[in-house]
Amino acid sequence: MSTPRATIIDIAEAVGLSKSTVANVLSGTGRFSPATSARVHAAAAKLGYVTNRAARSLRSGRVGSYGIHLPTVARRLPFYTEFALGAADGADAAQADLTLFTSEIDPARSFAVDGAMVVDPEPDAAIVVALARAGIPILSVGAYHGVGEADVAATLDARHDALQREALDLLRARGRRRFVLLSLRRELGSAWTESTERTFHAWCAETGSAGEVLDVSADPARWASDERLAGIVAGDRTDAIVCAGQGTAHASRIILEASGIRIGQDIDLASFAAAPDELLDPRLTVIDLAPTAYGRRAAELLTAIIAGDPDAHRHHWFDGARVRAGV
Amino acid sequence: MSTPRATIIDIAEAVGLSKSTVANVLSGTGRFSPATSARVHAAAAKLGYVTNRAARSLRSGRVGSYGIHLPTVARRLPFYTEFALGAADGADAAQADLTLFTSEIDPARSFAVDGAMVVDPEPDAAIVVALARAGIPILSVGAYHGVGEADVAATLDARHDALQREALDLLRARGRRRFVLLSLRRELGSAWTESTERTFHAWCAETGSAGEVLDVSADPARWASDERLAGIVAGDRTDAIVCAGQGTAHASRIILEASGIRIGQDIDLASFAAAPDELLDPRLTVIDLAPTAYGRRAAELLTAIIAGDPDAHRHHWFDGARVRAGV
DNA sequence: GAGGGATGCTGGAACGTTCCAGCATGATCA
DNA sequence: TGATCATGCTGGAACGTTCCAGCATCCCTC
Repeated sequence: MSTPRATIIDIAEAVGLSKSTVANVLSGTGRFSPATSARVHAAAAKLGYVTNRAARSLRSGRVGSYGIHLPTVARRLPFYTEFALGAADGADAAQADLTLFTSEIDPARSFAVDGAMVVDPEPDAAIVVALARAGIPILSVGAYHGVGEADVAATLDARHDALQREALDLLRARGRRRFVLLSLRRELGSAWTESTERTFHAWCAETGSAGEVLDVSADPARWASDERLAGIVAGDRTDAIVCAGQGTAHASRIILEASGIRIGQDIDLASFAAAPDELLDPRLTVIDLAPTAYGRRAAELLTAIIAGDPDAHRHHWFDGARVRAGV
Repeated sequence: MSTPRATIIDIAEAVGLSKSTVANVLSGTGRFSPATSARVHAAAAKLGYVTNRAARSLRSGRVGSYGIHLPTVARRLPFYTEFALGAADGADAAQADLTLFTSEIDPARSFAVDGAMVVDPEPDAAIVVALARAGIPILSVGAYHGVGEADVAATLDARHDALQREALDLLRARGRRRFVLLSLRRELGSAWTESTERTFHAWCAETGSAGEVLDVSADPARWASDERLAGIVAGDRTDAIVCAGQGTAHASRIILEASGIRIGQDIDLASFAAAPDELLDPRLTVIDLAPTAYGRRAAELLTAIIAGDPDAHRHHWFDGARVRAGV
């Protein structure tokens, strides 16, 4: 059915050279004359030669592919999409593909990657255990805690604590005193979720603000029927709603406006991980996590880790995130 | 730096068997006793054995990974994200990973996949040429025209013509007669874009409706400053705006409402590739392309193609899409 | 108790590449 | 002129798996 692919041996026979020389030419290593190079490339083009990546990997130990794992429940949030596309660009710059790991992980699973990024991993994530077992270098985006923690080569994180405090300070400067944090704790049980709640409580205590946490869903379909928010607003328990989960601010805006509440006047709305839509609304106070640049940075860092750069094996900060005040 | 991984031979030595028997046990093929199986698995677990995918691929010819290519400009549309995640699930069901191909394609590039899906490919797409050259089975989602067309193993498509006519009929039944189609022709130069415009013109001619096409951008940031739409509305040239590009209806809604125009009353709004947000708005007439199921179906079809199923090598319809009337 | 089949296991070849030691040949230098 | 070195190329081993033909051994059957 499928025609057998041409190999370097076929090329070698065609031009009357040894496979070693052909290999040298095609990989650009070793020694060969310009004339030989031209003949080999011509023959390769004529025969439709394409490198067999499996053979290359087997011998060289390099695969040419990076893995990425996104949080199961929240994979659909624009943040992760943007992050993944940025990571794909970053991998591309290192001549590597990007492989998406599915949520189901067999612990004894094998991988065809040189390294992997795990984004906002839940504690004791199966993927981390499986990767560690397979000896794959791991970059954790956001802190990882649990089994295999020692096998994580490096961590990349945005300065969430500082960014969030900056955003909260802006709201306070606008006169807000009663804060409600909408968290995705149940659905996105990552270190980020925890630290966000911790920062929120600490900041509220320090500034003497009222702080309440509400656990909500990332799924907008559930939002439409979520009446707790309306209850809080109706009960006049808050003058600033802070949304941890991406897209939550957008959904909140719809609910609030439907109740005749004016954003930026009756109430302030903030997003700690702004979606594109949310960035476009100037009334919102937002943290733009710059997910595309973030993903690209992660891939670049992973490249350094794989290359064995000793400096790469530690904690890194991503400094591309920005806070913008609502008007 | 990295500890050498245990191989099948290490296990064989540990349990005093030949590598063939160990291989049989681990792959579940061939003949071996239950007792042997237990011993081998125990040793494998103890040594932390993980299959070397490169060696497996080299010998067996199977890679265990599917490739996916998304349209360069429109990658960020939720449709493609959902499609890719559905494809990842479908690949997972076939024990395969999903590899994201970047937009930049070197024509002589090699691939580490068993097959690939190209979604809404532009004519003469470099990726198709490269895949065909590498002998990779190709599934085109949406028609492909151009170089390498004959190398496309199969095509999967939704019944866009029927769906779009159904949606347009619904608008006509609501009394709409002057239609404007917002197209992404310049940015998404796929067969879908073309056929959508063709269907639109044909339907308008058949029903005696007025039909105008406007070429817009997929980027919501540009929408905010796009004044052509406002011009059309202000000029009273239309009573129904039909959006080809996903997300365009959402952006249109914002612009229209800002002008005080009531959706569903003053004007009807339709989306031919509804985004999640758009599905939630009951006033819109939408085609739900069910992208997740679509992507899953594509991966399943690719699995059949790779398995050599002769029935898979032809044109297929995806029947999961639905039209919903606005209220 | 001979024939035949199932069972459990084995050894080696093969997949296509990279890597390495090494071999002519010709140029360069003292 | 002999020693040294760079150049261009070569042959074989190695990577870890899968696949295949085949070899004892045991059990069943007539």
